[in-house]
Amino acid sequence: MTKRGIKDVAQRAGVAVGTVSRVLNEHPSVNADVRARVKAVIAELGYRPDPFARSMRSKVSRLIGIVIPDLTNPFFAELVQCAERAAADHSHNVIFMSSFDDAVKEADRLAQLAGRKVDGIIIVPCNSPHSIKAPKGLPLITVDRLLADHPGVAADNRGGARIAVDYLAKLGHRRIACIAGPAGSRPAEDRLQGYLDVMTTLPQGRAKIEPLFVNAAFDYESGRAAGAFLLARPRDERPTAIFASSDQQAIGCLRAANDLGIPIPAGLSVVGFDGIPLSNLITPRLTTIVQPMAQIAEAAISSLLGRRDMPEVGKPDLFQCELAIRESSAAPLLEPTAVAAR
Amino acid sequence: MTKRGIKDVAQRAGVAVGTVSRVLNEHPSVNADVRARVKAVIAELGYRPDPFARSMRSKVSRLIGIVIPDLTNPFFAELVQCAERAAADHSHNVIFMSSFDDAVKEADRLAQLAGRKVDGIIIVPCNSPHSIKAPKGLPLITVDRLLADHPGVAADNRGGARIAVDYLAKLGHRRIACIAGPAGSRPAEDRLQGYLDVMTTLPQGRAKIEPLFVNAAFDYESGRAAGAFLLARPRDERPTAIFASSDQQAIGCLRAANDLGIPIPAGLSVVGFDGIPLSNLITPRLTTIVQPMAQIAEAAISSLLGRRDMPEVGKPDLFQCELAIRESSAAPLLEPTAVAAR
DNA sequence: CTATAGTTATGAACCGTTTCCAAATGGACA
DNA sequence: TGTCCATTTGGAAACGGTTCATAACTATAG
Repeated sequence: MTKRGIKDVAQRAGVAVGTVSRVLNEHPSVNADVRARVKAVIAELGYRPDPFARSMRSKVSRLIGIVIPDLTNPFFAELVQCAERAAADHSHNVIFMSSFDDAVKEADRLAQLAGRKVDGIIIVPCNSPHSIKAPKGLPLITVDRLLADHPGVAADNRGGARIAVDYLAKLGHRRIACIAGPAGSRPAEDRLQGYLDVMTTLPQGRAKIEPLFVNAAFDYESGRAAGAFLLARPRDERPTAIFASSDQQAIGCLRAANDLGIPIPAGLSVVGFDGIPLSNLITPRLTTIVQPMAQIAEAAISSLLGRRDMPEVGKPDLFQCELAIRESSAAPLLEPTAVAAR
Repeated sequence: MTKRGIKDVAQRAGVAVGTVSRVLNEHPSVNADVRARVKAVIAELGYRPDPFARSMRSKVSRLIGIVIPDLTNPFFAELVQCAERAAADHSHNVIFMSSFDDAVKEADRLAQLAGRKVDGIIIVPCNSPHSIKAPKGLPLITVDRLLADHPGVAADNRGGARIAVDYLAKLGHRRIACIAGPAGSRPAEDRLQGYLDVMTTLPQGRAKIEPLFVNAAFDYESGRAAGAFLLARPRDERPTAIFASSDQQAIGCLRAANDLGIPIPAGLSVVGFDGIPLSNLITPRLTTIVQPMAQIAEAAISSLLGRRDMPEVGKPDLFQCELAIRESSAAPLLEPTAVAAR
């Protein structure tokens, strides 16, 4: 089996290389039967155009770069997986890179991707306040952690949080606390804002309604600590429901409740955020706000490829979240006072 | 800033393009001072060779493909992250692909990577029994889930399991059960074998020592169910220690113990396998066998790149695991009989 | 001093496509 | 019949590097 090039195809089909090239690229100006003949030969020879030769001339690499802070964060892992699938749908491949949440490494990765001449870059910027310099002429879009000076696409964090807290309120909860994310994180702040939105508009009943939140990192252990803190108060002041800003926090919070002997969901409702796979595997299965990751990834990819308008800078595309009601939430028990009155 | 090519560098340095090329590729036959001068010009101009032009002629892409079944499995996520880092150390980039544990998709991904002319492929094959056809001439190495007909690199699963069970035995445990992985999975079987190795060589004391294991998928919920099963027996027959074949199983098992009111580690020791990040974040922090993921990834990459001998087919390179003693394990309480005799 | 070998540098050919311009063909129309 | 477009095809130039045969120069040996 000798190596086959476009020339072999052309010769065997009795046409010029240019014609074969046009067939390859679905160029309209080629006769139907010629096109068919060439395609037949291509199939027969099992010919595959060399992507390097192709990219060199055409300046299109069919490659998308994706840079994320840390793949061991299940949320980002899911994002990468969705992005790869979306890219594949547009017959692109994905070059993956990790920034380890380090602005210097991040800049380096970006430069590498530019050197690779990728067709676009998806980036979840690292947390340190910094500006990323997009290699100019190269479409770049931020995901999840939005930056003010770059186009972005993300979940509607504020709206999602509202849905969660609204749901808890409708269930009858009034003492709803919030484990907020780390200060300075854009998604964290949006989610907290959503929580506050609902809490401040809840009709004041007999019991005073006041927001109660505590900042914590997004991880499991921070969630546990925050949960322990919130639950360490007298029975009649203790929250009956907790909205956590990440599933990992929520899972940690579940553990904290468990340690205190508080039954879930009878004694405490917990709602998470993100919808990572783990949230549906634990016991009790976690009620959570699931981000439409597939949609987000698809939007990012098609924006980069120009098959969809790029979101305006400063006006990111937001995607609606959905509430997944599972086992960690329920209506609150009767108030202790009510019980006593019986 | 006009686009700069190798010609501009050559001209500015007063040498021929061929010379610049040789400097670029660290070819020995170029004088030290010429080399220095050229390098200076390269730096000055910020020149970056076009990877496509380069690859087209040289047939080297500096690209590594990696195909894994599912990125939402934290173990694979860590693998991918390590592989990317290792590849970067050899100035290669990584094209990531997910097979969704589907043999058909897997074959397609492999073909795509071959088309991309990557320099090598790392693959964690999907579980269904099938043979993967490596595009010939393209180095391919399996990781973790080894295949009989391809070179592979993995953790020493059997040895790692031995370390875990040995540790539990030395702690004084005798009724040590095992949550084995799914039947048919190579790593699962090796770990089970390691467990059996130790159990069958333990000196028989007063109490009869007999292996006890149950198969379960590697995930959290399966581990919980398996744990519940193993712990649902009379107090004096119940295992005092459980070795799980994955951290996810172990974490599920922790939950099962918790549901039964069994304190950890006082009433039950649990040891996991893998060393995923989550294992160190939960409460209690999980004692586990950690796989040297960075080493494994590095070995895979450098084998692919020919900087290290490719493992022989049928004789995979195995890497020593390490025991991370944390909070989920301790010596067993006195036997109930002993307590009664007091 | 010449022959021989060894080291560096040169520059043209080449890699496998895409792209562009020119040429061929065919039909409509005057 | 001759002109003028529109459509389709051919063929060569480009893309930006690497590689290789060759030349130029040095050093060593005879």
